This record gives sequence, structure tokens and C-alpha cells, in this order.
Amino acid sequence: MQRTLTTLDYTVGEEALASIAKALAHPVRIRILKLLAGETCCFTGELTEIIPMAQSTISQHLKSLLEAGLIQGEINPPKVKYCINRERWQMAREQFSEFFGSASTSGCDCG
Amino acid sequence: MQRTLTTLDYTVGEEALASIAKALAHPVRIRILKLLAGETCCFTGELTEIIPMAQSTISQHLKSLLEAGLIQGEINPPKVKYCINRERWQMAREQFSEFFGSASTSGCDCG
DNA sequence: ATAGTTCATCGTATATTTGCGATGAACTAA
DNA sequence: TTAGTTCATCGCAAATATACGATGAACTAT
Repeated sequence: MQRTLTTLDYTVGEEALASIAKALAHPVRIRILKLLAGETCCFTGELTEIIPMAQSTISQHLKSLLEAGLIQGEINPPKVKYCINRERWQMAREQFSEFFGSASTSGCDCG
Repeated sequence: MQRTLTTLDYTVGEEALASIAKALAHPVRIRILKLLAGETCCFTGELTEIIPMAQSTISQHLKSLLEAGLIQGEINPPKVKYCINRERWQMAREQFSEFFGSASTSGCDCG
């Protein structure tokens, strides 16, 4: 959107974390990732059979996961194999871990 | 939206994780959380001074963080103090940790 | 060549998110 | 009472997200 008058510039870390979080912000994408993560190896469009959603919709979700870098695909005609991008997955894991670890454990008098 | 014909029912965990991820899906909310997390104690609407955004916009972001349970507020007239909800924060941390830990580390032949 | 399979992309409709200014509620200070 | 402060909420506009069916690209099999 970016209609903010004073251009707010975020750090790379802030952008990155928000970007990954956005990719995780829909339950069906969580499910897809869990399915892919559970496989010893790759997975394919059996997703279409498992998940009761239009094929185009699933393809769209896969695209957003791809763009977030959380998964990767390999065209394997006539199919396409998708799997977790282990490297990025690990990075994401660390980013979240660091983020959640940043809060001081000392309580506050709120609430 | 929910225009899916076959009602897709997600698990509680899927919904919960997606819900928290949604709250983290905007860089300004990441920044707000980092600010709150960095304080030894609570924080207030100095956010409005630190972050170059309309007061109403910040208030809206705070609301979504509240609804996600990640922060809590205490009315302290004429101000309002916000702080991290340590309990929910810890829960979120564990949920993400578990989620990211679920992927088998064995590589795949994709990509 | 013809038909079938698998998948991405386009176009469309609707819902949600994001941002702002304006207003009002709640309280304090004078 | 009258101002002033702090914050939430409303109403609006624009951008994104979500879902679908339809179509097309790429490849296989016959």
C-alpha cells in the first residue's frame, strides 16, 4: 500500500520475519507445509487430492510458499515435485527463535 | 471469506499457528513487539512518537496484537500501558519451535 | 497427429488488510 | 465548568488476499 507520509524504513530482519510470517498466515499453508515436512522425501500434487480445494487455489498457495522461499519445486514431467527448502527452513527457524527469545522474562505490572 | 464448497476443517494447532503468524505478518507489528519486548517493563503510546504513523493506525495494529494475545494492556489514565503477554509469548514460541522442528532433516532431490 | 494428464496462470468476485483523518470517550488539571 | 491529554473507534479509500472456473502450456501415451 505504502501511503505513509513519512517513509518508514524497516530493517532487513523485520521485513524478512514479517514476510515469512505472512506465508504462514493461512491454515491451509500450514497444512501444506506440515504435509511436505512429514515426508521423508518430496511430495507432489497429491495435495490436490488430500486438500478439498480447487487445484488453482492450491497452486496459488504453493506459489506464495515458493516466493517466501519455504519450499522448492522440481518439474518432473508430467508432474511437479515440491519439498521443504531445508536451508531456508532452518533460517526461518532461527529467525523466529531469536525473535521470541528477545523478550525479557521479567514480568511486568500490566494486565 | 469461506467460499470453499467442501468445508475444510483445520486442527486447532493449524488455526492457532496461522493466527499468530498473521499477527506477525506486518513489519510494523514486528517492530512494535520488539520495542515492547526490549523494555524491562511496560510501554505506552510513546510508540506514536517513535513510529512515524498516524496514531489511529498504531492503535489498530496494537488491537490486532491484543486479539492475537501477544500483548496485553492496562489502562492507566490518561495513558494505556502495553506489554508483552509473557505467557502467550512463550506458547507462541513453543508452537513455532515445534512446527519448524517437524521437518525431517534428510534432504530431498528437489531443486 | 490425437487425446489425456498435470499444473500454472488469467480473469473475476468477494473479503480482508492497511492507512488516514475525524470524532468521541474517559480522564486530569485549571 | 472548561480545557487539554490520551487513546479507541468510525468511515472512507485503496491495496491485497482468497477462492473459483476456464484456459493454456508442457509433456506422455496411443
